Amino acid sequence: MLGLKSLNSPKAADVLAESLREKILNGDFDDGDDLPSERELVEQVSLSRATVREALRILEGEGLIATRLGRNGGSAVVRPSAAAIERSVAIFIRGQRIRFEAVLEAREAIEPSSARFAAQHRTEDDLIQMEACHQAMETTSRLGDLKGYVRANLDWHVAVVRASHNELLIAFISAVSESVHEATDLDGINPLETRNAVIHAHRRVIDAIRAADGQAAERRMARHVGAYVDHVRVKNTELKDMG
Amino acid sequence: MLGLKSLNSPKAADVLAESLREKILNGDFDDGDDLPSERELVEQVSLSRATVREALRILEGEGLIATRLGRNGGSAVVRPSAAAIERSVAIFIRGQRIRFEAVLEAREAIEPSSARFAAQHRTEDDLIQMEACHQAMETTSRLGDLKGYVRANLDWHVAVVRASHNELLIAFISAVSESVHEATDLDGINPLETRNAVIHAHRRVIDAIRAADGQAAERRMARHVGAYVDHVRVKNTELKDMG
DNA sequence: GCGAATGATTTGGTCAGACCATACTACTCT
DNA sequence: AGAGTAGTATGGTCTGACCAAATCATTCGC
Repeated sequence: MLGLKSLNSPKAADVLAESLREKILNGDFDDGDDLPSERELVEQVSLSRATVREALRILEGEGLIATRLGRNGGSAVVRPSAAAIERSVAIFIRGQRIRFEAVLEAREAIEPSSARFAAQHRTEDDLIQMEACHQAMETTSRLGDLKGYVRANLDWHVAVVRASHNELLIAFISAVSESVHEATDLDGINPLETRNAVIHAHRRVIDAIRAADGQAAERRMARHVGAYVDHVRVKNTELKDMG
Repeated sequence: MLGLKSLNSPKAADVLAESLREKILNGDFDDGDDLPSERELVEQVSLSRATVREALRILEGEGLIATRLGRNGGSAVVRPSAAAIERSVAIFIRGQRIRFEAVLEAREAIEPSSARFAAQHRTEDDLIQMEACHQAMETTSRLGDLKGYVRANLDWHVAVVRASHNELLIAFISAVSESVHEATDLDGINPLETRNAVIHAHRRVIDAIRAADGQAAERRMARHVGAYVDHVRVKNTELKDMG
């Protein structure tokens, strides 16, 4: 056995994808620019069209290009968005069968700091967005529209993190929120009493963010999400006890 | 114009990938099971091999299958790991040209809570891992091995989050740490004085985690990463002033 | 017998060339 | 000028072949 075995299969498609990826990330293409057409690439790199297509499909999967059909179609460079992160996180959660509690813990970890950053960086528009979500929660809660309430609740949390203007945190919370939403609207853990408490807690967080009081925002948000996790935990325990 | 335009191109490869993805995530295949060979799939789904291969390539990109070459090769189902998340985050950071400060902020948001969870859930082995990283930091720092020091520093942070036993947070911190590492070893922001302060702060965090004191672990970690962010911020300012 | 060389077989990787579907361009006819 | 129609560039799919790698099966030499 001599040290390393063949190390890997330098597959042509992967090599091409790697090469194009670097060019894109290095900014050799401007956002929106079109890559050469598949047939042009075939000539330029002396590979078959199938191979070129596989490379392009890889980049598409990574969210680096978008492909349009028809004349003047082709593969255009796009700025990678949070969507790719959301997708991989969703797959990770489903595939690893991550415990719902772990997902909530992740949210619990991210949101308090995000609220602090939001208090520091929020714009007027951010405040408007948060207030809109808050309003939607009050309305849906009063009407007993549970589905709408859960949606507005999620949106509010995302809006707060969005106000932090930290793209990474926004991506993380978006990714996590989707999974929280999917798992939440099945649980009946939102009685009126809880809903009112949640809305009240949100109110206090918004006020702190508006006042640019980072410490208060962080503290109030921490208490809020912590309480929610405890709430879910208790509910889960009750369910187990009954079963 | 009637409402929605053709809605989308239901591309055959995408449809197949979607179908296989659902089967995999639903657990229809056990971890490690082999999917049918490409030629078998061609027969089963009545599509060309090129199309089948594109679908498989999509799943491979999502980290859901791994493909081996040669006889008894084929596509085996694998549990999606954090690697896919790390990749998409890395692309996101590079592609969006995320500010280094934002990356540090994300770390600042995640780590204090993670330290608290670590204090609650750590095992003996977790403590051993953290101590090992700590030891490596002391050694490399004393020897002036800056590169090794930065690496050990990163590993320590990951080890702490790993002790939280929250797979999502582990994935996030791993993803972020890679980028921090790439950007860090270029900065000369690790003089001996700073290194000693960092090592001391780490010592206190470990002690709190060992004592299962979640509040102390969170507080100390928050102070530590907050100080680091400030440190980097000051350094950046100095650089700007000189430029 | 038994290990080593050697060929057979399965399977992914690549290639070549064709045709289809789509969306835009340009022209023609009224 | 406007509507309709033919042209055309481009991605999407198909067919069928061959190459390369990894394993299996056989044979050969001792």
